[in-house]
Amino acid sequence: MATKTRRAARRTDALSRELIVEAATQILDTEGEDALTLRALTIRLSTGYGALYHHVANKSDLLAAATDDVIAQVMTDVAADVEPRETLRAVALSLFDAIDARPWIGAQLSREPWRPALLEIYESVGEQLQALNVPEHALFDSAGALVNYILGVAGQNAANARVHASNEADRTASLAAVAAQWAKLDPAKYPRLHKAAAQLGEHDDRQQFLAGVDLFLAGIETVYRQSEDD
Amino acid sequence: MATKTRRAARRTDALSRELIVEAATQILDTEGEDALTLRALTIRLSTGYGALYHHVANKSDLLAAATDDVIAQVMTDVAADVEPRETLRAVALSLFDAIDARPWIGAQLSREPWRPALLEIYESVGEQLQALNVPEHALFDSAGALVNYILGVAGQNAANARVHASNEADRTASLAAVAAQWAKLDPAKYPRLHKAAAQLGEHDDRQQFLAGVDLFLAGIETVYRQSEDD
DNA sequence: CACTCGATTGGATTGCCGCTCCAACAAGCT
DNA sequence: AGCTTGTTGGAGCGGCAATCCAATCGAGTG
Repeated sequence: MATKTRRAARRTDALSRELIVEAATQILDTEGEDALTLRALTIRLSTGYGALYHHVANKSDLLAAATDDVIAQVMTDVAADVEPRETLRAVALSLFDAIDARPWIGAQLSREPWRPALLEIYESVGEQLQALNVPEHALFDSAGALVNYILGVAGQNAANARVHASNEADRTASLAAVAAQWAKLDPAKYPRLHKAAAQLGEHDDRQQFLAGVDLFLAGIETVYRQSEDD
Repeated sequence: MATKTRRAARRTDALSRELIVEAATQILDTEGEDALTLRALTIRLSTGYGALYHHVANKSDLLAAATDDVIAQVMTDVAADVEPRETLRAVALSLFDAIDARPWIGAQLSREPWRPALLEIYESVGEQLQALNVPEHALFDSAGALVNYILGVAGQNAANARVHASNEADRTASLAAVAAQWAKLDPAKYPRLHKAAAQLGEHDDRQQFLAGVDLFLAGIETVYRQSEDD
């Protein structure tokens, strides 16, 4: 009735940037990053391109906003420990897990650093490092290095997870294939990889990531040890 | 003459996978990664899509092949030092510089790890770590962590370089903008970032990267110090 | 020298995507 | 009621990777 269906019914509830970002996040989480097309968004929100582009500059802007949201959530959720080393490990692990669960964040963070989302991360890491007696002048470099390590490795891991298919069986099979490949390498040219093939299957990415964090922290404590030892 | 121009002249010299990969690398280097389209390739090689797809599975395959070539070249070029620590620094820096010069490698490596190109890297890093007395059982984890750090940070840096435009002036301006943003942050909520704003302008990514490598190595030496000290 | 047949090539075409552009509409203001 | 300003829906554009097929070449055969 009424408008003769010259147009589809105009939406009654207001569209908003938050609503769009939320819908985008849902599509990303449930159907994967390839499924997030503007077309898919118009369908899910039953609206048109114009409406979307009125609230969002472009697809990249949309992804950035979604990433900021998720990261901010993660950072408010991490529990601080009295021990700075433990807090750092907790922050690192939370980020790792978040990126593992949503690989698209990893890709986004490496494409656009210096996003608001990263502020929390830098600040938090800097705070804990300071508590570990890292001197003022070295804070910038060591925090930068550590954050880069966290985001870099988590991103790599997420990329891996995307290559090996999503389910656990495929992942194991895929790892086994790589292991077989490594085992076939010429032991004369690649002695270490040849041996490492055995460990590849049973290795835990999360554990390896954490081991890296620990190495980093050990290095920081060694290099920046103050005269006072606690 | 002859064939009435029913078709453009068929090429006389043979097309090959190597030729295609080489042409792709040239386009990537001279015109940037956005310029590499299959259409651009057909023009440069004066051929058609069919010929390309006969030699190459898809665009991703092409990029992977190009990356393998470049990385292999880099790894054969690094000069080994008698001191393992120095060799590791050299390897890390070479990779950093290579990825800085060709940002597309960084994106590619984080999208597809476990490529043949990475074999050389893992093997070389593993070898030097072993020379640093890292025990056998810890070799896998520490090498993995270090390689991940190198590729992760180099990739991040390349992504940065892509955001800040290509020339030096734009980069400085862009960094200054971020610094101004940080300086405006609430010193109560972000005390460290607020202070770090001053250092942002004059910081050297390459130096910071190397500092991270050193922290890592210091950590490795601390954690895996054998009873014998050299 | 024909004649064949698989390997290779060129390019029209398909299907999808991000994005632009504009007409239609709603709601507040005078 | 008109006018203005902010929002909405959707047709259409240009560009992309990838497919498909007809045209062509060349090595092998007798």
